[in-house]
Amino acid sequence: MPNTVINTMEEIEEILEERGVRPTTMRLLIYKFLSEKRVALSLKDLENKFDRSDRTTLFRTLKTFEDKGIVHQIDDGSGVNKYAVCALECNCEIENDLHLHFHCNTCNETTCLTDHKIPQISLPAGYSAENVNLVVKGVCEKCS
Amino acid sequence: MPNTVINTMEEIEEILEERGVRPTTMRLLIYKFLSEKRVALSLKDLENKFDRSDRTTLFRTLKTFEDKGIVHQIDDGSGVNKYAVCALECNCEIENDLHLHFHCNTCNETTCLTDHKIPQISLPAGYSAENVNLVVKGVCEKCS
DNA sequence: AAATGAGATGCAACAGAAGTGCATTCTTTT
DNA sequence: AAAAGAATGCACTTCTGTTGCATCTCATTT
Ligand SMILES: [Mn+2]
Ligand SMILES: [Mn+2]
Ligand SMILES: [Zn+2]
Ligand SMILES: [Zn+2]
Repeated sequence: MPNTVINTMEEIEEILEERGVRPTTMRLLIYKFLSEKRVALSLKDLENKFDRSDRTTLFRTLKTFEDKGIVHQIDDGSGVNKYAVCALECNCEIENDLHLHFHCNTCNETTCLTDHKIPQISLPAGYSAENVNLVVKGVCEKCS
Repeated sequence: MPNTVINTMEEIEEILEERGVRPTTMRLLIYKFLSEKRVALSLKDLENKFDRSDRTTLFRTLKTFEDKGIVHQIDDGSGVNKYAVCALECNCEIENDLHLHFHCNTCNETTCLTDHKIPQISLPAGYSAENVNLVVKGVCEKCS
């Protein structure tokens, strides 16, 4: 049950414009690539895919996407940042949108478990939460 | 209410030996420093403290401590690994010992909330968990 | 006590990821 | 067409983590 969504280029163009991001060719391709993968991707993954484009462009595209709420960054503990497209309703808000991420120790892939919201966390007095990152490591469905 | 524990050098020596780590002078000092701080420390923090010792030694000491279950590594999303001493009973096992970590966006300090265990996480069929990392970001008691 | 050997430390160098300044190219607006 | 603004490409830098190898320290054996 991959949560892969195939968007037409026209749809992607709309998504980017809605978020105030100019839909250049590279950006459309990058978004398409990200959205077709069911796992989170690193800058290196983009470099491998788009070897004719410069690292910096790919890097800044990810940053732009992140700033505009088009993708979210995932720190899965591997030491490299990964990115995955946000769901349409996602605003990366702590109240409703935070899901957990699963990192497989076998295939090293990181998956968004968008249906698995992070449970309510209680904190000591005086602490206030702005963001929560929950990464479960283990063996994924495919590798078990 | 800092969970700071002051150990004598003799006590620290025992702790290291129990775990099969030879209690050299540097190791004793490093353990002491770690255990007196209520926040997780990075390699850089150790470098600043022990400027007469080599980076590599500090690095390898942390690795050794981690391997032997003397400290646990914390990935707080800041991009640098941090370390904190384990509680005595801690074996870093998923069943009983996993606590959440709090990263303050103001002072950039990361705290072990050892009393706040990570709640039970449900996973989709086919996924098995070996480890869980839960980091809450926000404003800490001190900064609020 | 001297020799031995394992482990710890220090130095140097490297690898990978992230980030920045600036020149160039492309796109949109006037 | 000209000008302005944004995106891209190239080079270079910084930061963190990591490893190889020589040297030193210390406990044990002879
Ligand atoms: Mn996700
Ligand atoms: Mn901790
Ligand atoms: Zn897997
Ligand atoms: Zn703080």
